[in-house]
Amino acid sequence: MIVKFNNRDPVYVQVVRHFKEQIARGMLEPGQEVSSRRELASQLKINPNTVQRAYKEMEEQGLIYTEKNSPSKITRDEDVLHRVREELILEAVDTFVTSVRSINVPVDELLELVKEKYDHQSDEEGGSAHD
Amino acid sequence: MIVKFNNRDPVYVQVVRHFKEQIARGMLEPGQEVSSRRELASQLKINPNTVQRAYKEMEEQGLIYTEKNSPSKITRDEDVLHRVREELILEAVDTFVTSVRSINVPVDELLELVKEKYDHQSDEEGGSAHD
DNA sequence: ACTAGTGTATTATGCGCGTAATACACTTTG
DNA sequence: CAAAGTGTATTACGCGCATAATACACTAGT
Repeated sequence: MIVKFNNRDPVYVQVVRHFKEQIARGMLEPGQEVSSRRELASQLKINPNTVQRAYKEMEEQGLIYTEKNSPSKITRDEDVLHRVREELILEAVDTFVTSVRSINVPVDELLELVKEKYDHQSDEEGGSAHD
Repeated sequence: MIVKFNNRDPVYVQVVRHFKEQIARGMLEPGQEVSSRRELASQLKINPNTVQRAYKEMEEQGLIYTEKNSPSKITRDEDVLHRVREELILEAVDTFVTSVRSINVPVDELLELVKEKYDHQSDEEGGSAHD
């Protein structure tokens, strides 16, 4: 797993975000085991407690579940999984629209820009990682 | 002047952002005086140094200029002013596309969502104030 | 049983950065 | 000249967050 960190947001938030994206893309299947706290911490070179915080957050949101002391797993509630995708999308749309609304941009021009950018930007990283 | 602050971003960044939006909307004319550091700080109930930091940032970006010790003014370089709008828009588009690209959303569905949200959301505040 | 692996919880520490508190230089005006 | 207004610079403070150090309960494998 590779997570590209920025400096603005807390690391544990970025970890949660990463998992949500993975879920949204269907890369994580229901019931699938996730890395242990210590292992993921080792991989990402961050503190185990930071991972724990991320996992705790995910558990509270029902994204993962933990039985006894076995490795945590992705929830089997497919509704939850599907909702993650919707939430990410709607959140992005909402942020975007709110952002451009304050500048009064014609919607047509906007859609054109989005479409062009969407097609043209294949794998460019960074861009406006706002940092 | 009214600025709605959120807790995530530094206040001085939000102040800069606010000025950029004003410029993008054509609310600020070339050569127009801006509030003094202390006055704006008083209005927004923030520290003068925070405003100073915002103004310093804006000056470095060529948005305002300061002669001697007279009040800072909006730049008379109209190219710069126009570019602000473009930058804000492109930045928003870029952030948005980058965000949804990592989830693999069909572009058609995306455009529809944006359009609908754009028309439907007249003056709703908050939404995804990401907080 | 012992070891090493899970998850979980608590408390303390350190640091970066945004903010705050001052001080300074200058100009204008009364 | 004094007072009040500019912009600017320097230093100090405080807080959020990541890190760190343990400790505990439990399980699986040897």
